[in-house]
Amino acid sequence: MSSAGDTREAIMQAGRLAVQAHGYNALSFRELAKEVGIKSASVHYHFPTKGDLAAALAGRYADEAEAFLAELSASGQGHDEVMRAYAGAFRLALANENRMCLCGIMTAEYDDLPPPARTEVDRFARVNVEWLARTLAARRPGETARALEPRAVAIFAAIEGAQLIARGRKDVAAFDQIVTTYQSIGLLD
Amino acid sequence: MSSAGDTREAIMQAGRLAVQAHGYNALSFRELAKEVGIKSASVHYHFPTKGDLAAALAGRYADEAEAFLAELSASGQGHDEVMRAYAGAFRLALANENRMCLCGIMTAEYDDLPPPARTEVDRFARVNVEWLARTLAARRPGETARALEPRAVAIFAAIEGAQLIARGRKDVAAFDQIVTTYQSIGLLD
DNA sequence: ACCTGAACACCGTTCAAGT
DNA sequence: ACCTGAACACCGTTCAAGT
Repeated sequence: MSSAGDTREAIMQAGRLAVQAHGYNALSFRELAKEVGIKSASVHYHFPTKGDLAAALAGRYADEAEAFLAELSASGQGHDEVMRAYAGAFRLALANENRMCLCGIMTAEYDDLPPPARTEVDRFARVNVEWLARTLAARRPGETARALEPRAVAIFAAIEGAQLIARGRKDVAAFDQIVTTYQSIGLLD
Repeated sequence: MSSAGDTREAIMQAGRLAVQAHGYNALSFRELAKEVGIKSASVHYHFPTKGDLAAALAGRYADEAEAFLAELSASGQGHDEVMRAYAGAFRLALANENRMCLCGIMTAEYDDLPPPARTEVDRFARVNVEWLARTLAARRPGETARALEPRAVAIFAAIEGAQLIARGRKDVAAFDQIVTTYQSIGLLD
């Protein structure tokens, strides 16, 4: 039994894993087609160009991040636990066969992305930074989220960098160690 | 007049700029050949495979980093100036048409690199971390460089992340702001 | 609505052939 | 020593044709 959108969904699942492992440039419609069990021309029926698929993948990734962060904020956990859970989301990609944040790897390939894909990658970054700024502001009575944005950007950059460097070491423990160091000097407070 | 190694050198110059802008996967021997004024088959004479060129580029990049850092240590500047100059080296890539650290972008493509290229990318990371650990140890009488390596790794990751995120924003000022935030919380001390 | 084969201009790589 | 054209199996993309 197959229902409407199943093939499109299978393409996105395979595409997401491929991009998180090898990046946008290395993504192959022919390999994707083989995995899904169709011909490469059929992939183009669902996603006219590689850029369209990339935009769809990044868009969904940003949506999922938004939902995850909203839930995390509503979880009632303390600040330290919340920040640990935030870092844990990036840890998950590394634990999944040394993959990266989909938008992190696409940021490295930024110049090769068509504008619609860039827009979604930018949105993922914005979702992260704005959530971090609000989370930081929640425990600082006098300060606004707006004023804390520079600090939020720094945290986001530091976490993405930790993932990148840990990936190069093929060692999730390196990510944990870096995040622990960030915590110990108060970057995540 | 052309001397021995001129063509090989021209390939490396063009290749370096291309990788820093678009990454290893997007590098094209045919485009490189056009820029240099030879045929793509001739590029293979100098670098048998794309992986060989990537390894040569990363190897030279690591060598240059090593030389730059040795000079910086010998410059007699204070710690804050030295760390500003360190960040300034990463800033330079961004200022050069929004490019990235050659090894940073290749770390994102780690899974697609042949082993010899990975070795050089790893060496670049090691050169940075060891220099940072020694630099941190120089102003901490009781502590060894070895013991400060976790902190050195965290600094390296944070700087690479700052470059990645600033690149996504196409804004060198974002890099400066992130580094300033790192400084203000004492990450670079 | 969804899939396909065939064609196009690209790509890295190989190799026999040139100078 | 250095370069080349031609070939190979790949790639994204298009399109007329199928069901």
